[in-house]
This record gives sequence, structure tokens and C-alpha cells, in this order.
Amino acid sequence: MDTSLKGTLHKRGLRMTPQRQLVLDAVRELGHATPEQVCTRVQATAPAVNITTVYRTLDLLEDLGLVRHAHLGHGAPTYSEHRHRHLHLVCHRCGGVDEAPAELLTDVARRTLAELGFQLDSTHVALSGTCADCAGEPDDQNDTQNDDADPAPAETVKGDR
Amino acid sequence: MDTSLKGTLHKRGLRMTPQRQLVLDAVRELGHATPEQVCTRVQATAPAVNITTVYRTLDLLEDLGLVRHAHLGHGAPTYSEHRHRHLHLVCHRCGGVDEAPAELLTDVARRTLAELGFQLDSTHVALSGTCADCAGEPDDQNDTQNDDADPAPAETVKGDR
DNA sequence: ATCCTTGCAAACAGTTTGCACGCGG
DNA sequence: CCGCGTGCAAACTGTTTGCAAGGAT
Repeated sequence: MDTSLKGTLHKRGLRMTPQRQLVLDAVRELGHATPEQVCTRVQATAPAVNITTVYRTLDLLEDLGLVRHAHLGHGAPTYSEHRHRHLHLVCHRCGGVDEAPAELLTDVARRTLAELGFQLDSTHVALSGTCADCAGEPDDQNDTQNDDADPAPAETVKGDR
Repeated sequence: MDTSLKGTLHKRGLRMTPQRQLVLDAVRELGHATPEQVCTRVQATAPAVNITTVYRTLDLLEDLGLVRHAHLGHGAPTYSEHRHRHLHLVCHRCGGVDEAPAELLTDVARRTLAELGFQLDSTHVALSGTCADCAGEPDDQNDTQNDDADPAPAETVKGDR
């Protein structure tokens, strides 16, 4: 069968366009990226592409099962390839993002299912807390502290390696 | 020592105002409430109170340790009394909110701490998944489905009892 | 009489919607 | 040549900031 983007689209009576390919490529290249970041990336090649199109295309690609999004904090969600399934741990002090295997929550998922019938999706929303670096530091009163996770752009990722 | 709101404020050189008492009362009465909901509630008594003041006051009360906020989905955070510490389980289909004891994540917290030095705050962000009711239903294509948690106002809470 | 607090307007981030044009099939 | 897909402008939700008037101590 056809696994190309074009083929996947055609099966649904949808059309192949340069924008769609560019958005998919951008998500793949960027790893975790907000719609805004994807847009910027796409615009490096095709400056005319509008952020609206990026939003619509990301939705579509998610529908097609090619990408997925996760919420890392209060800000914009981040999109990544569908296969990228980790647990995200966001530090509410520095905004840094750690990754951990999704299996960490397997037991919890089993329990919520058994006790409440709740089917946990462990990768969709990041867990919040304080990272190792920040836990050591004094109780910053006036520093560049960040109550909620405000993931500084992309690079702040710590785990992943 | 003085445990009244007034006393707590004075210790910090802050002033007691009707707005602050009203916001605190509203949070206590409403249980989980978004700033918008708190504002509406406060305005039932004092129509002139501005949403800006509600935001500022909620921040302040959180600082004082009187209330806390949690993120139940992509929308507005919900504020509750400080003592309210549950795990929140949000259904991304219907937006319903379940509550579970925070202890569910104790083991996970132990592991993230040991393995990554990450100090988990289990109650700050809701876990995402599919609730018992929605798991049973067919794969709604066009129904009132709700990809992300979009907690319908307050009452949709299921657990808690 | 200080100076903390407030209300209001404006700006801001993130996202969605309506609409007309134009290209893909 | 039909109608999906796009760009653009506008609206919208949630939140923050600047500023001047007003009230608490």
C-alpha cells in the first residue's frame, strides 16, 4: 500500500499540497514544536504560508495519525511525530522538559482503569514538578522563576538523549 | 497567632479589602473554579469588581498559601482551597473530571526522584485519558466530542463524592 | 499623607472562523 | 470545472500591563 503523504491523503479524497508536505517535514525535523515554531520553519521555505494553514494542517495530520500533540505547560501544545511517545516532566521553576519512558505510568494506568474505568493516556499531558537543578537552588524570590511550566522555546529539553 | 485573612495580609504589609475577602469566599464556595467563574460569583455581590482584580487577587492568595490552582485542560486553570489536593483525571472525550487520591502517584514520584532527581507535583496538572462512560460509546465521529479536555463548567465533576 | 489597590483600556498569546480567490484532480 | 485548500482579516478566550484615581492604615 501507499504510505506516502500523498497516498494517505488520497484515500480520504483529500489533496496533496506543498503546504501539507512542508508542515509534516517541519514537525519531523523539529521534534517537539509549537504551531508557531512549525510555521516559522515552514516560512523559511515558503514565506507566504499562513499560521492559519499550519493550524489546519496540524489538525489534519493528527487526524491522519501522522503526528500527535502533547501539552507541556500552559502555553502552546507541541507537535511531534506520531511515534514519539514519551512521558514529559516539566519543571515549573525553569520550564525545562525531561522525558521518561511512558511505562512509568503503566501501574497507575492499570489502577485507574480497574478502580475508575478511566483509560489513562500517559503521554498527552506533561507531569509537573521541580527538576534536579532547580530543587538544589535556594527558594528564588525574585529570579527568573517560572511558576508554571513556560518551556523556554525548544532547546530546554534535558532528557531525550 | 492571627489566622484571619486580614492578619495574614498585615504580616506582609498588605491591606485588607472587600475584594480580597470576596474572592477568597468565592473560591471556597465554588470548589474548583476558573478565574472567570470566580469573577462572576464575586460580581453577584459586588458588580464593579473587575476580572483583572480577580486575577491579581488569586495570585496573591496563592502566594499566601490560601488557595492553589491546577490545570485541568487546555483552558483556564481552576482554583480551589489550598487543602484540596487530589489527582485530577480529565476525559478528553467529554471533558468530565474525575478525582483520585494523590497517593496514586506516590510510587511514580519516588521513581522520578530517584532516577531523574525530578520532584513530582502530582496534583498540579490533570492526567488525561478516556472516562468509563466515553470508553464504552462508539467512536463518535461527529458528536459533541471534545478532543482535549474542555471541562464543561464546574458541575461535570464525577468523583469527589 | 503615604503608597497599596483597584478599575479601565489596551496589548498580548494562542487559536478559530468567515469569506473569496485559485489551484488540484 | 467542481470544490477543496489557502490567505487574510477579524473575532475570541485567557491573561497581563500601564496608568491614574481612590481608599486603607
